[in-house]
This record gives sequence, C-alpha cells and structure tokens, in this order.
Amino acid sequence: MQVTIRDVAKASGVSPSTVSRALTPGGTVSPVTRERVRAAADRLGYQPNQAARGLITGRTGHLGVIVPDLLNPFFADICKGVQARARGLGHTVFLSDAERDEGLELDAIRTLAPQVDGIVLCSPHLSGEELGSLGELTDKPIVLLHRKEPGFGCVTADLVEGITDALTHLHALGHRRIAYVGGPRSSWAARERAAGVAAVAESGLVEIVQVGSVAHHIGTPGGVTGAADVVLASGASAVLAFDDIVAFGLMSRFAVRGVRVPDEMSVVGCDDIALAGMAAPPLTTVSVPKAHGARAAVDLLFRMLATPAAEGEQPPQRVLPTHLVVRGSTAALERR
Amino acid sequence: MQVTIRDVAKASGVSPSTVSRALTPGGTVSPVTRERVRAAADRLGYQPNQAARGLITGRTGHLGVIVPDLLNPFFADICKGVQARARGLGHTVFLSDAERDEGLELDAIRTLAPQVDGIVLCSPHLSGEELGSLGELTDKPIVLLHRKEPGFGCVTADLVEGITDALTHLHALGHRRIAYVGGPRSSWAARERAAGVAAVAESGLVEIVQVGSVAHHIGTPGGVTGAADVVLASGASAVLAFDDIVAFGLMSRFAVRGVRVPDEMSVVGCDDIALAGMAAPPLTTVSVPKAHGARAAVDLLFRMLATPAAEGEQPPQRVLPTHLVVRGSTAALERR
DNA sequence: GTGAAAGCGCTAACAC
DNA sequence: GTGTTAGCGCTTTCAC
Repeated sequence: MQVTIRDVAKASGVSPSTVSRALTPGGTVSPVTRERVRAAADRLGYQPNQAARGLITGRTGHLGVIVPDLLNPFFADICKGVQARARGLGHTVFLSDAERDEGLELDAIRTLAPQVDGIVLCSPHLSGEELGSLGELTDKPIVLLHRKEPGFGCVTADLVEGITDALTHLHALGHRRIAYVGGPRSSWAARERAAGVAAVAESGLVEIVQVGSVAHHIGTPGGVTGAADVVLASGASAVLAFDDIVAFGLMSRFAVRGVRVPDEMSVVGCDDIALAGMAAPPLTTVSVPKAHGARAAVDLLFRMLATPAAEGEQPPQRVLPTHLVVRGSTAALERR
Repeated sequence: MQVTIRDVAKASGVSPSTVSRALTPGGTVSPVTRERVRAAADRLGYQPNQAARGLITGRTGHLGVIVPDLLNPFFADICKGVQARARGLGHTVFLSDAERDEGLELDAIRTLAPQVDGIVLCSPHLSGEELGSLGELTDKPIVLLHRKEPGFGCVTADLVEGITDALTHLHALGHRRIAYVGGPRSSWAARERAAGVAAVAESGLVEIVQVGSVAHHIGTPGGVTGAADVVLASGASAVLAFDDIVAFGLMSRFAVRGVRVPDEMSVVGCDDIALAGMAAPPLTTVSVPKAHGARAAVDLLFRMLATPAAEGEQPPQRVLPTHLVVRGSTAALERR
C-alpha cells in the first residue's frame, strides 16, 4: 500500500506530528530532526495524501478550469496556460469541457466546486443572471477569463485596442470599405467585439459593412459559407472576422470562389491561435494574450484565496493589452 | 461552511450511516427512508465530500490524463474525449501538459498517481525502459494511448491500414514517386509511421523518397521549410507527412515557393485534426480516431480497475482502425 | 522542540 | 433495516 506519515515517523524515530511539522514550510522543528525526517521520507518515497490533508486544512490543492470547447485551439491554449501556472504554484487542475452546453457547464461548476480551491471559468454563453446566481452554487472563488461581469474577479483583453490597430492597418493599405463577420449572438465575446468594431466605425476612419453573425465552430460550420458570399457581394475589399476560426472558414470559401487572398481580398482574424501563422497565406490577426491571460487568472484566484473580498467589495478586474500581428493575409489595395 | 452528512442525518432524523447507505446505489435501506434522506439532501444541497469518501474506499473518483502538448489539436481532442467519457462514468479528470519535457512528465505521473484511480498516458517520447520502470512510481493502473508497450494496457490506431489507403489513393491518381517527411526520431509514433510507410514501399506499389525527420511542432518550426525544399527537389509529385501539422508546414512553404497544391503537388497528412478540413485547400489525411481512442482508453482503465490483472498477465491491448479522408489537397497527376 | 489526543467527513464492520 | 463504533491519513491544539 501507500507510504503514510506513520511509516516515516517510525523510520525516523519521531512522532507523526513531528513529521508533519518537519515537512511543512512553517513548521517549528529543530534543523537536525527536519533533516532526519526528510531523509526518511525521501528514502521511503513518501507522498503526502492531499485528500487527507485537505480534510483538515480546508485546502484541496486543486484548481478547476472550465471551457466551452477544447477543440477550439484558443481554449486549449488557455487550459495549457492555467495548468502550467497552477503547477508552478503547487496545484493540480481539473479540466472540464462544457461542450457548449449551459446545463453541462452548471453541472461542472457544481461538481468541481467542492473539490477545488477555486475555478477559472471561460463562459461566453452563460447569461449575466445565471452567472450572478452562481453564488448559490458555491462560495469558492471564481475568476472569469475573457469575460467581464460585476461581482467577479475578471481577466479580459482590450479588444478595442487590437481592432483599432487592425482597421488602421487596413486603412493604411488603402482599404476603405471593410466587412465585419460577427460571432454568435449568444456569445459575450462576440457582442464585445462587435461593439468594438462599431466604436471604431463611429470614428469614420473606414466604412464598416456588418455581415451578421455566424455560429461557426470547429466541426460545425455555421453559415460561414454564406457570410463569405455576402462579403464578396458587398464590395468590401477587406474583411475582419470574429475569430481566427471564422477567418479560416472565410478563406476556405474564398478559395473555392477563386478569390485570391490577399491579392483580391484582405482577411484579418482575431485571437491569434497557434495555427494562424501556419495557414497559407499566414493569417494577419489581432493577438489576444492566451497564456498570459491564463496566468493572470490563476494569479488573481490565488490573491482572492489569500485575501477574501470584504462584504460588498468588488474583486479585482484585470484588462490585458492586445496587438495586431501582421502576416500574409492582408495587402495593399493597389495590388488588386 | 459545507453541508455534511451529519446535517442531512439530523434533517431527516436518521444516523449518518443510514444517510450514507441511502445515497449509495447498493445500500440496504428501506425505500421510505431512502426517499426521506434524498429529499433532505436535495433540500440542503448536500454534495458528498469525495476526498473524505476516498480516504475510506480507496477510490478517488478522479482520473488523470497526461499529454505532451495541448497546443497540438490532436492531443486537445484526446483530452476532450477522455474528459467526456470520464464524466459519463462519474469521474472528474486531472489534466497535465508535460510540455514535451520528460522530466516534467515523470513528475506529473508521480504527483497525479496518488490522487487518481488511474491514468491515461499519451507519451510518445518516454523510452521503453522509462515506461517499464513506471511500476516503481505507482501501482495505479496506467493505460497508454497511441503507444504500445509490453506490460501496459494500450489503445493504438492501425496506421498501416490508413497509410496503405493513402498510398493506394495517390497511386490511383497516377503518382509513382512519393516523398515521406517523417517526424522526430524520439517519437514512438514517428518510428511506427515510418515503419508503416517502409512496409508499404516494400510492396513496390510506389517509390518512396525518405526526406528525413522534422521536429516540427506548433510554435516551434523544426526544419519543415528545408524538408519542403527537399521534397520539391526530389522529383516527387506527392508527399505524405508525419502528421497534419507537418503537412501544413509543407503547404505553407510550397505556397511561398509558388508551387500550387494540389495542381503541382499533392499533399497527404496524418491525424485528421479538426482544422484539417478548414485549410485552403482542405487537407487529404489519414484519420486517426481521437475521441474514439480516448473513450476506449478510459473504458480499458475502468476494466482494469474492476478486474486487476493477475500476476504476470498482460493487460488488454486494443487496436483501432484508421481510414483515409480524401479532401482537396490531392489531385490526379495528369492535371500537372 | 516534541508527543499525545482530537477530529476533518465519510464508510464499513458489527451489533441489535 | 438501522445505530454505534472505529478509523482512513493527516494537521492542529494543548501539554510538557
């Protein structure tokens, strides 16, 4: 069976409590004893039982991360980042893929909450009310990643910044009429990005043609073909897409229609997923900090754990910068 | 604080053990009591503490999944599948990304093992010996996914089948000289696939030009540009790549060199990652069952948990079929 | 500085 | 069919 604290105690000739103290950072033991205990623990290959420890301390040593769809490289990247940071802080992470189903997502929160110290939640689809009533499900700290909602610790990216850069870049290339293909209406990120585009359009820098919203996911083409055709018919010379997946979908259709990117149509994505740079042509896109955001979310979670928010106090909200990555899918209009 | 079994016991006027029995599937309680207890549990929002339960039963209710790199959509897909199946079986899953570092991978096994009932391990890079000595680290059951090694429960895909289909497909299109760009030498999958290609080459169906091995990962281009140039210089009219990521890398270089796919060069990938169908042109590729493999691995793990292998007995090994998915990156040689 | 005892939330024997 | 008791592995008072 497993090596327990009593085995180590026997092997080093002390009591279990002394072993516990010797192995705990703040423990008050003589240096000699500590060394002896450590040696014995090493020799026996002792691994403290987290579950038993958690029963006493109230800390599980686990974190939860919930994403809507791991097939989307954007979220895979986030999970990787959360896991890496958690490991650095001595925690393990539970993964939950909600399969873009709100019921499953609520279930996941319910199941995970009692087993973790806190949760990093990527939830573009839950309504503000549902999110607000999460307090009834658990009092474990929850950090929202890439979503902002009052009452939560949040880490988001400043998309307006990146979108402005993208539109300015297209303007500099001579584009004046630019299509925007939005994401699913139910998505907070989609609404946020659409608002960002609208804000820049207000400034009158370029003319924006709104091409509705597509629910285009990996493995589930949702109207992106039609959207591409509308873009082509709109007279726009460039298109900005809700995310890189949509951008790929558009480029795919453009290829079928014989429209060359970037010569006849410039395309800009959003997210900068890992494969964006490997497409042909490589995608110009607004880079959203994925690993950085994940790290910030975990760090925020730990800060909330260390100093719980006072009654009525808002947990911190952090906004990360975005920037445009210019690659090969955008070109000057003159080339046309 | 948390609702405990004692709260439920008080609320329903029975003892804690009766509550435990009432809530356990096989428990021997009167139907009336069971109902009363259930109602009270529901009303109080009781969630049994898995950690405390595990301390007694020896079952944690957790599984671990370890992958070398979550950024690779192949592994993201696998994690999604493992998590989905585990959820269906009432288990939660710990995720660990080993960052293609064998030291981290061994650490992850050490850390995870005591906290889970079993582990699904995707380890292309650990040596056979390292794998063999895992028994010293833990006696929790481990299932190898997409790797075969004696002494382990394994789920793999029959690549020879898919590779044969791919080469036959290219042959039917008139291709006779076909390049193969292999994966990293340290990878079990790369060696396995290379052997598969070599086996088919033996049959004399087509001539295979070996173009060495590239260590091309997402975010880490490893010689794929050079490999693409070698392919171009080799006189081959088609190329089979170690995986879809390498295939994308090749296509990217071909685009830069002005070589059109599939008109001037046919490209076949391997894995069929979710984005393969969204590339321009969509990639013809050997489809490896990712979600299916993940499900099979979890199922195998549970079978091993239910009936531990007798001394010296080999755990089951399962081989899944693969098949070619023909898309737009391959075309008849005549078109050239 | 160290040991003894209590107990975290739960289940498994064992009585009744 | 149900309650009582013991104890999983650990940390944390409280003595000494």
